[in-house]
Amino acid sequence: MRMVRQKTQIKKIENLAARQVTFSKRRRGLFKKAQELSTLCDVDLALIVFSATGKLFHYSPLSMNQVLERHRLQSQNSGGSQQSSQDEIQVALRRSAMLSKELAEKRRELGQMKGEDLQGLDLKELSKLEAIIESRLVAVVKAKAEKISEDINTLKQKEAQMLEENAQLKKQLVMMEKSVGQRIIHGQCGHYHSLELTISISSLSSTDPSHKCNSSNSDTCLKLGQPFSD
Amino acid sequence: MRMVRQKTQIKKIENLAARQVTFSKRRRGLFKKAQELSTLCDVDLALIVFSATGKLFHYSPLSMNQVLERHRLQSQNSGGSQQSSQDEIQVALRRSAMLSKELAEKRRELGQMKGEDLQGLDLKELSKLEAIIESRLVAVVKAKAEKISEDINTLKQKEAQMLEENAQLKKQLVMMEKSVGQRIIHGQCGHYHSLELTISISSLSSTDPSHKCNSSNSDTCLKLGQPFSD
DNA sequence: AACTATTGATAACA
DNA sequence: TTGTTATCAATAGTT
Repeated sequence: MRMVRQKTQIKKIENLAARQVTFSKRRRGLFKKAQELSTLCDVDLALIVFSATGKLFHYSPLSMNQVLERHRLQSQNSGGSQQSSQDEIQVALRRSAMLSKELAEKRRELGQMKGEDLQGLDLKELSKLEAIIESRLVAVVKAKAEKISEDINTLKQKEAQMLEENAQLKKQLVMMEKSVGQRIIHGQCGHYHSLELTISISSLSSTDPSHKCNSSNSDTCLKLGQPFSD
Repeated sequence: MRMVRQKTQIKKIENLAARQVTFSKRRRGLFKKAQELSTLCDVDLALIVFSATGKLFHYSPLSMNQVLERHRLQSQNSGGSQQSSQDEIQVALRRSAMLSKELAEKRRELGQMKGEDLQGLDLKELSKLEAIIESRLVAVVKAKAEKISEDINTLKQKEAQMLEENAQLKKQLVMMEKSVGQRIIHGQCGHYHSLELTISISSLSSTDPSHKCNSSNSDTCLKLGQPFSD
């Protein structure tokens, strides 16, 4: 029978071969998706992947959009085979320029926010600032409330899961007892069996591996620990 | 009736809104897949996406500099004819990447300050942010209260000044009327005089600095404006 | 933003 | 490795 495909756990795949296969497949998928995003949405992106063996894979369309084309006049001086590389350089430089510009703006904005000189502001400006901060506070409080609600839901789900699991385990335990009872009646219970049974049941009834059979159904344990027929 | 979903064509989406929606959705998907690949296969990778509006998104388990440095080294080993161009490109890309990184940080910082981008924060961080914003709000409210108090004091002072000035003017007016009354008794008062007098006095109570007669010794003006004696 | 029907990606298997 | 297929995951179109 075919093994059912499990919902993928996102953690390191320990098996080397499996990891390599997955790497190969997913890498292809990732690059494909990167290309699709770049094409569909007409954006520039760069994707660089190093394999565990040090091999390098990278993708970057650096597609020349119309705006950049217009600003590319400076690169006309070089020609031919170098054109493509020159394009890339221009794109990269252009990007740097845009990034620098935005970064400067952000820096300034942040500076204003942190260096708020409340002394110099008049009543109107203060009221405005108050409204902004208040709305931020509301947003944060709201997010916090959502987070709490989310956490609670997660816990409830876990609780439900555990209840179910609990019920399942109890059922198994009952079945086990029934089975053991039958063996006792038929005198088929020997040392080996009872020992293994003890271990199995104790591991089922608790998550604590160290405890020594202190559940309310301890009679089962006691019975099993003894040789019932000599 | 629901329209059947078409098999997606990988070409630029012309509709802006649709393109933005798709960009947002697929970008998320791409970053998720990048993270999964990185985790599952224990490899280093870097993903940088520039939106059409110049916004930047990036993901890398390593620092962007490390990734780009490795990329540069790898390229040098395999490169050859276009070495110089590749070098320039790498330099430009590295610069872009560094700028991108700082920009992303600033953006996040700003976003959090504005109360946006709260998705990634846990309960503890949210509480911390709440406290910070709350304290800022308190500071602003306090500054506002002080300003109000200050303004009120200023206004009270002005009021007192004006009351005083008012009293002075009334006194002068009474004197004036008395003087005029005497002239009327003597049959020396005509229409013109009383009209102009009204205007001069009303201009005294204005705050407009352009008017020519705002001293407390306004009698000088009144005297000059009118021929009291023929 | 949220919801499905559908396409697309891929884990297990051959 | 490559290919196949049963599943799971992503997302296009829609609400």
